[in-house]
Amino acid sequence: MCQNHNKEKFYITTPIYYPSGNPHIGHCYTTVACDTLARYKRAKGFDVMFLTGTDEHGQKIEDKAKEAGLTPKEYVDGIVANFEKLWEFMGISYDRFIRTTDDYHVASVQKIFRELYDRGYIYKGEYKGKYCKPCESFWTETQLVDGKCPDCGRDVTDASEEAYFFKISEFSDRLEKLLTETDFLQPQTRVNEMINNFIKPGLDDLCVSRTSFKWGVPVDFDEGHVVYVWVDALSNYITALGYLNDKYNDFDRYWPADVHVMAKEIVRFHSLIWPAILMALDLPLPKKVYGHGWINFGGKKMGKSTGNVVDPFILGQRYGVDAVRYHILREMPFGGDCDFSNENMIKRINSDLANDLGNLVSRSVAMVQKYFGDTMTRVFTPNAEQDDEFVNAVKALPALVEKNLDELQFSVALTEIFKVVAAANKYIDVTTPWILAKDEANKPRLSTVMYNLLESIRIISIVLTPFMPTTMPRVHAQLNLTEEQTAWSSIFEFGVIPETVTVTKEAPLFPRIDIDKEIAELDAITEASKKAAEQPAKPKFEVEGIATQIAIEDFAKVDLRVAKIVECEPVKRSKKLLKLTLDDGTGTPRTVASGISQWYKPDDLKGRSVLVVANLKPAKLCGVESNGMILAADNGLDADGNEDVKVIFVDGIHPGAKIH
RNA sequence: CGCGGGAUGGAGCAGUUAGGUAGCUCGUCGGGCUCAUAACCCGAAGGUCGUAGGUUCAAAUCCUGCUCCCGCAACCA
Repeated sequence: MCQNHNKEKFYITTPIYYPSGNPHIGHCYTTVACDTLARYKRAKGFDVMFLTGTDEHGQKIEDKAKEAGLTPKEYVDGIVANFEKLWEFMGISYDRFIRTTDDYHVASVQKIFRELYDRGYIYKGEYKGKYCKPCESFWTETQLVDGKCPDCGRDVTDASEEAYFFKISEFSDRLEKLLTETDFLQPQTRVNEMINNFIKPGLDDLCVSRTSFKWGVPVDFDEGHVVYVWVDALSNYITALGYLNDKYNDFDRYWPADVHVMAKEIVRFHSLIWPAILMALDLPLPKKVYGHGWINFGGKKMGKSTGNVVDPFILGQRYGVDAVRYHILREMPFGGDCDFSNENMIKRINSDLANDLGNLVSRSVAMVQKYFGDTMTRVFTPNAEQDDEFVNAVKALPALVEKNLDELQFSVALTEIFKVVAAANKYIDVTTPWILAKDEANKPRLSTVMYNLLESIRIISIVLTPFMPTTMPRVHAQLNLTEEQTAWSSIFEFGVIPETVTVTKEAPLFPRIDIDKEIAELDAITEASKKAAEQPAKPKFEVEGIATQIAIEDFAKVDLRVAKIVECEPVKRSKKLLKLTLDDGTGTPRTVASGISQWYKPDDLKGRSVLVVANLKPAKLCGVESNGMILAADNGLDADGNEDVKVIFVDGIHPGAKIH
């Protein structure tokens, strides 16, 4: 049995990341935040279980692997190695790393799926949709492109396939109570979104199996079905503890999780689906789900196409991992998004870490050395007017840090710590040690001032250790502190450093950065990687395979007509739709919605003649009834790697003319 | 009228729950200091708190309309 069992436990998780691409600064935020909390809890004496991992199944991985000419497993192995490398580089102290392709996880998921089925919460139903035979793929009505298979562009047929559904609807009331009557989901602002968007409209039973792809956990009692992401991925939080498997044996020890941390886009799955699954399994619910915001770039969401992906490796190598950790935790407010820029990061590193903190340590140690030699003995000589306010601020700090860390308010905790750093710098100014040093009679007072400074640095560096685990030990080394003197439990006492203390001066903790030079170099790097990324995305056009043959009667069913665009306007609240009013020769204006606003402005289209499928069943799109469809050609990718679409213009032909 | 968040000195943000002199960091300008990584400390300038109304003795804060931005959902016939 584990010796830690008399300690209080703390179980914290990141999401398991989807390795369809390499990790970026966004993954770093979640993981560094969890790591900081895990280190803090360990320092406080908790028996911590910190879990991270990767979610490796699904259609997208299958596709990406195919593109790369690899098996899915080979493909994810490569990416997952990069995640593990990054976490090692960033100093992430996870206790376990789970991969959904791990045998024990797969076996557990099969048992969980069966258990849910046996309990009657999963039932076999019909998944109605459109089927593309050549691709052997099912699509929902909404996934179709121009009514055709989004993969190959060929016709689809009405079909239904068997699928398993999870009765999430049964838990609607309990979920609503969980969200509205407890602080299960944080920050609170996310609750409204969940209630209004998902609970109120009514929860639909969830399709939890697929037959349309193979790369997943097979349903062991029904060949051809694989478990879809919900049950597979979310279960990781319990399978990693040994739930229904023999790999680990501490489910009873650590479950329920104390907090699941994640970015806001997956809050929905963790605050609705996951609790429902646990309710169905009759297991305790996690204590807290915390959805943090995003790191944006220039107000825009991070994305590869915008060329603003920041490489955490590069930043860490240039400025130090701890500086990067500090910056992202300091910038991200509780609940909100933050904006990342190289300039802000460097400014922050310079002002907070180099000027304020690093320089504080540097000048304090230097003064002790200069005025006392390496070893100083304090002769206690207080001066209430100068000391009290400062010492009290230092004494108040530990409680403030704990309170904010317990609430996952990383940036507030750091703000409080750096207020004390500023107070220490000010204390030096108020006490003017260099003047005291001029008169031997003031040595006792000088020793007291220096002692107070060293003691404040001791406490500051201990509370900063979870945030900056590599750098803070360097501070401790300069003060020659013992393990006991750097223990978390020691921060509640002011006066732990012995009366006689030896200091050892070292290189600056955080070297100042030449901001203009660095910005220029980072821009060059970004530019270069952007170019490299664009290389394969040159104008590209691939000829798709010709669809299966049809008879002439089939074609005759399609009534193609020439129509002139008389009016054209964007559709409100839609990103892609234009509303076109057409003269189709009948005398009655025809309204058509078309998803081409990315390529055409209304003025480009007015007065032009186009081809329209005149006998297409009407459909409502974003509140607009669309009667027909404009013909356009898919012109491959443009120079920026974006899809290019050209409408087929037939100017000069009478509206209403039939095409055959 | 789908849901939610946001608009505060040059930049980034807090303050809005419980109305009452608008605050922080960076930047700018002036001063001080010299222990320190040309760092640190003090002071100053700079804001019609998105807009139009309303409630109130009093509104950044409460109510209503509007504009713009972001995300979720929907959508690419």
